[in-house]
Amino acid sequence: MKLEHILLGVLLEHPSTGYELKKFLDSYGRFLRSNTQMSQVYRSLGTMEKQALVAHSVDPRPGAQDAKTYRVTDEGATVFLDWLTGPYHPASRFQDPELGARLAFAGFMSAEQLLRILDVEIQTRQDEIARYRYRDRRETWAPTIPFDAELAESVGERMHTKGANAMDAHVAFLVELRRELLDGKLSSRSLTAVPGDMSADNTR
Amino acid sequence: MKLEHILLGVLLEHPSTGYELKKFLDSYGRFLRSNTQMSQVYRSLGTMEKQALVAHSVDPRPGAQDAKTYRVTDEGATVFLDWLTGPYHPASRFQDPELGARLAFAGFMSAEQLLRILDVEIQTRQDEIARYRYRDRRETWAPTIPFDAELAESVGERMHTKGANAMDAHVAFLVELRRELLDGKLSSRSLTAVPGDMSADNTR
DNA sequence: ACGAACCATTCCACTTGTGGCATCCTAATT
DNA sequence: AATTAGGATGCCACAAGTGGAATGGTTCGT
Repeated sequence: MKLEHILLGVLLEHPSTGYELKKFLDSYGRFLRSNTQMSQVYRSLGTMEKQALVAHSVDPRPGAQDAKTYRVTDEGATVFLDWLTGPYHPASRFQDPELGARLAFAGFMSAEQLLRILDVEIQTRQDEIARYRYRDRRETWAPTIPFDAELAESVGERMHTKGANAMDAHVAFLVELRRELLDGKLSSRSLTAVPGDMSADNTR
Repeated sequence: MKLEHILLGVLLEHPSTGYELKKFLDSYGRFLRSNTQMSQVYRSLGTMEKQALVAHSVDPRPGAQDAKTYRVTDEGATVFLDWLTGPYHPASRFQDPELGARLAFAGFMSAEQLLRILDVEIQTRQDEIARYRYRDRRETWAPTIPFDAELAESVGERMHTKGANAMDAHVAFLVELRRELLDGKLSSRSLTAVPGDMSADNTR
């Protein structure tokens, strides 16, 4: 998840100043990216301008410092769309923003492109469930410093259950979203061809 | 979440080679950190050794390349515990590994220390719910490139619901864990003093 | 006998992110 | 009158992560 892509996506929706982008990232965008620094936003904007992905116009604020309003160039739009609709590689942590960021910009995709992403994600996570759900979670070892084995086990046990539930909810959500997409419930621009089905069953 | 801390925690449980650490991060540790590179592990190990947080002994593999088994020094253990039990600052994304990593090493904490972390996290997320749950999620704007507003809205709506549910599940899990900790259900080493209660109610 | 997968380490150029600081102005609060 | 909060941009040194590739051995399946 590059900051660059988020910035491009937001700017495509609505030209903004660096300050506004930062505010967005701290409020609505807080689920797309953690703890973003001002300096990072401005530097990203600067390097993107050098690469001609964005351009700014000066927006004079009488009395106060001028604001620079950035908008995306054609080249920037191309770069953004290449990222958004290009090959999707799921992160190893399913909670990572890789998927969420793409879904946040679903409006720039076609139903087919969205479907491709969903399929990759669902397949990946179902494989993970099959591989890791019933693993051995801990061997015994000799801890070097004071260690409350009982506490570790209780917390570990609950964490595992929570993680498993979250993963199941994640997959169920995606399968449901996929279903609705295929049924044309998400948009009137429906799919041209309807591909095969994918099971929602991850229990065994 | 620094790789350093995860590595120290794992090594405190069980001295390992760089290769083994990488394997751990790719399997059991996959929920603590995404897509970790080999080079990153070895470099981390290298700099930690320079800072005397870890030390290695050579473990000859007849015929093949020697393996270096790393273990944590006293200083390394101090650094690890300072991080683990020091002030906890929640990330803006609740799905980020900051909390999970600490809980994964719960065995190195006292019940009081674990309680402090839980309290900070619960408070933070309840505040977030109060602040962001019923926000306006989208203004209308003029998109620069083709945009399926209908698809964006459907997906956005479902994402929001999913996010809200996940956040609620997260808080509920923590409140339950806290409850059990106070009731002494997690470890026989119980708390010395029992502090006030914290409500599990985030609906309004 | 071959390739694939696994064990094990290391280097390198590059890109990103962190955290803090400096500067200037306005508007509201105390 | 002074402080604080917010709007706005930018610079800097440094820390951390990315994404390979190179090297050289072993074991296992076909």
